Amino acid sequence: MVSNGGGNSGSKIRWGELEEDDAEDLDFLLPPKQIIGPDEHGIKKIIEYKFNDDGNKVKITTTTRVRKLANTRLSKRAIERRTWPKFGDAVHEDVGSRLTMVSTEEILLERPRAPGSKAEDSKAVGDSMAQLVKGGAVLMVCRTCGKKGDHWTSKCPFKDLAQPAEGFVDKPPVAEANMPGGAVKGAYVPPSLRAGAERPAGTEMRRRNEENSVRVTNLSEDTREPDLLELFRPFGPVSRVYVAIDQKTGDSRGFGFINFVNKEDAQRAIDKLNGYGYDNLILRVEWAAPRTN
DNA sequence: GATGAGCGG
Repeated sequence: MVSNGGGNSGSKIRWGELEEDDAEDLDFLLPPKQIIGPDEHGIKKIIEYKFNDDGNKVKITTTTRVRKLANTRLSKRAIERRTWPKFGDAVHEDVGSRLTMVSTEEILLERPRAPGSKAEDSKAVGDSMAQLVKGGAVLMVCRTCGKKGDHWTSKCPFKDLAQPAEGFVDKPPVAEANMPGGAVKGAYVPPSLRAGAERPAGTEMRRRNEENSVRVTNLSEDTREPDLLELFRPFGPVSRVYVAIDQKTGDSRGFGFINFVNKEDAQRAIDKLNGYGYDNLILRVEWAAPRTN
């Protein structure tokens, strides 16, 4: 069975457009439509050519008087302007057919950063911009240690040691003693942050766990993240897999990283998979050095 | 032989 799925492709004929198209096909044989006026008396002439039913060319002249709008008094200058010949793109336009014209002028837009320019430089600029004072307040304030203008929360030297500083969104608002049930008026507290919620010791509520990072090298070109996950998952919960990709070509750079939730699992994976034959290559699996920023 | 992108209040 053949179906064209309702699309416009294929040989499906749209009859509604056919007639129009046929008429247009012959138009180029005819002299262009001429519009004269309106003159100061409001007389407008339209001279156009058409093919009649017998296929003969006929000239049609239409003379109309343009009605003046009530309450409209045209100045002498305005009346005079209407007698001017059309110019520019408007010569092809009927009188009053369009109040605005589409400009075909090329306008070049300036981009703050042209593609291919040095990303390093602009990043450095961006970071220093973040430290700039806006309305008297320093923008970059670390939410972990509270230091201003030095580093972002994610780059805090204490991010793995300290609990977030007071007064930031990581902690629920302090309950007021006089509120029933210790609730803060109007403040929603997610279940995970409510009093008495399970918070296993040693578990940090970080956005991302960069701990227990394992590097795997000597991957074949076509190893992707799902493949790595499949390979490493049996050792325990994996929080992240990453395969380095060449930004230009999109090809794998032949190495990747796996983050384990538990250090022991990572160690077992290293022990088992280092030297393991995978896709006819010998994998190298070891602890990853901390990322250099 | 090789050590990741991106995200900002």
